[in-house]
Amino acid sequence: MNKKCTTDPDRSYKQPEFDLDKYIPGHSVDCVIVGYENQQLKILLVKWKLGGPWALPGGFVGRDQDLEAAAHQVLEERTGLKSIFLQQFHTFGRSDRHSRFKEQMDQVKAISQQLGTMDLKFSKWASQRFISTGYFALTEIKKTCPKPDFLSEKCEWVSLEKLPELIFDHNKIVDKTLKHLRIQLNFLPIGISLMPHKFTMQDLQKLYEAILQRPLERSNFQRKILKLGMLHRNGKLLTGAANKAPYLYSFNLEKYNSMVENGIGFSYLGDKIL
Amino acid sequence: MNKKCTTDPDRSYKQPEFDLDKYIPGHSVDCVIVGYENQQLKILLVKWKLGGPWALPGGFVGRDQDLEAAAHQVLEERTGLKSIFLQQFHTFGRSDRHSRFKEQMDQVKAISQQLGTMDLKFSKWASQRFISTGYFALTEIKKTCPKPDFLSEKCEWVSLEKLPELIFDHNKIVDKTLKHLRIQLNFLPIGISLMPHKFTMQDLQKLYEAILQRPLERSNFQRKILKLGMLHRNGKLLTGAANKAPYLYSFNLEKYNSMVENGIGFSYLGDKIL
DNA sequence: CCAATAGTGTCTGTGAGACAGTATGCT
DNA sequence: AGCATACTGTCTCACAGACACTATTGG
Repeated sequence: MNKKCTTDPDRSYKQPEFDLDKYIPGHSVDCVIVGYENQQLKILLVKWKLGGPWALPGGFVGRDQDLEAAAHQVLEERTGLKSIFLQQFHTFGRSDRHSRFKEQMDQVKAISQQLGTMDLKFSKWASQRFISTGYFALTEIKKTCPKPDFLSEKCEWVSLEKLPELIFDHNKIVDKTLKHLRIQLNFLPIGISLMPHKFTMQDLQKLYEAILQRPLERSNFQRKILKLGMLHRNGKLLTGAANKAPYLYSFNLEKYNSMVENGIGFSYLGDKIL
Repeated sequence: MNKKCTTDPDRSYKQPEFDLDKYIPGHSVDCVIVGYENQQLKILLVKWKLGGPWALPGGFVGRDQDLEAAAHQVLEERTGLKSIFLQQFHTFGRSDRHSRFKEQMDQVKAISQQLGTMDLKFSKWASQRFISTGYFALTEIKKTCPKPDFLSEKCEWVSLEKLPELIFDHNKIVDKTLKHLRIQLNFLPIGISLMPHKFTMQDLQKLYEAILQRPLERSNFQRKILKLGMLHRNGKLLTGAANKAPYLYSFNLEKYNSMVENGIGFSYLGDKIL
C-alpha cells in the first residue's frame, strides 16, 4: 500500500455513534478525489461491505454543518488530509437518480440493514431520495492514507482508465468532473495540488496530458508554463542517465495565490474540450 | 407594465392547495432570471407580502420532482414562459445562510404564519435550514408576463444597477450569477436568449457590453461575431435617420445548436473577468 | 455638398504550434 | 566523440485590438 499511514487510524464514521438525527435528510455530498501517480489520473473509491458496489466517497450533512464542511470532512476522513483543493461543481437532483437502479437499491437496503445500528430505520433513511452535491478535490496520492468509512470495506485509488462500474449515477458524476477539470485547467494552476514539491517540466507536462488526454508539444508547453511566472527553478536532477539533466521546479506560492485570485486565462481551449 | 399578459392568470402556487407534504424539506431552488431591456440587464424579483423584503423567485422541490424541473416550474410560474435557457450554477449550503439574518428570520416567520394555510406548521417548515440550488436563466423581457407567487405581492423586472437589498444571501447569489454569466459568455452564444428575433449588430454589442460592463470596439466586435457563423443577415433597418442603414441579423438555429453542443471558445477572457 | 452611423480593410502585437538548433550529462 | 534528453530560438499562422477607410442614408 501507500507507505505507512501514521495518521489517526480511527477517523472513520464510528458505527455506534452514527445517529441519524444529527444529519439533515435527503442531502448528501459526493467527492471526486483526483490524484496523480505513475503518469495516470486516479480517483479515490470506496467499496461497500458485503460484496456491495464501488462508489464515490460521500457523506451526509450535519444539521448545523455547512455543505462545504461536509465535503471537507469526507475528504479528511477518507484521505487523512486537511486543506486540500476542493471545489463544488454540480448538484445532482434527479428524483430517480437512485431509485431507477432497482437491483442496486435492494442491495443497498439489504446491506445498510445489516450495517446500520438501527436496522430498518437506517435502511429506510438511507434509501430515501437523496440530492447530492458533487465536489471535486485534487491531492497528491503519496500524501494520502485512504480509509474506508463504516459502510465500506475498502478505500482505494483506482486508475481512471480502469474505472469499474460505480453505484447509481456515480460514473456520470465522474465524467462531469473530468470535463469540469479540463475547463478549470484554463483558470487554475492545478498542478500545485497534484505535483510533489519539486518536479521536472516533463512531470508537469505528463500531468497536463493525462488531464487533457492528448499529447502536448514539449517546447511550447515549457514556454507557456514558464511565462505564467508561477514556477521557480531550483537545481538540476541528476538521474545518472546519459543525457542533459532536467531542472527541478517548484511553485511560487505568492504568484500562485494571486493567480487563483485573479484568474489566469491559461488556455488549452483551442481544441474543443467541451 | 409589459403589454398584455394573456397567459393563464392563475399559474401561481394556489394557497389552499399548498401542501407541505408534497415537497422535500430543506431544499429549495432560487432562480436568477436575467433579461435585457433598454440597454440594461435586469433580473426578475419578487417582493414579499406585508412589507416583506425583495427576494429572488424561488420554489420548493416536489417529492418526485427533478431538481431541474423545480427550477423550470419557478421560471414558468413567474414569467409565463416555457423552455427558456436555464442552467444550474451553484448550490448554497451554509448552515447559517438564513439564520444569521435574525430580524429577517423573524419577519419571515411572522409573514409566513399569516400567509400559510397551516399557520405555525408552515411557518416552522419555512424557517428551517434550507440548502438552495441556484439556477440562472435568460429571457427576453418583452415575452414575459411576471406574476407573484403566493408569498409575494409583486413580481417585477429590476435593473441590475438599482438592485435593492435582497433577503438573506440573495445579493451574493446574484453576484455569483453575474460572474458565471461573464464566463459563460465565452462558451455560449448567449445572445439568442436575450435578443429579439431580429436585431442589429449594435443591439448585440450593447448586450455584450452590458454583461461585460466595459465598452467593446465596434469593428472588431462585428468581425468576431460574424466569424462564428451563427448569424444570418436579413434586410436593412431604415430608421429615417441620416445615416447608413444597419443590417438586421437573426440567429442561425442549426449553427447555434451545434455550437452549444461543441462549445465555441469565443473569448473575451483576455481582460481578466474573474 | 455634409453629417452620422454602418461596414470593411489594414497594421501591429501577441501567442500557439511546428520544428530546427543548441546545451548538457553520461559512456 | 557520440548518444540521449533538456532547453532555446525561430518561423508561420491566427486572432485581438487599434484605427483608417469606404459605404449608405437623409438633410
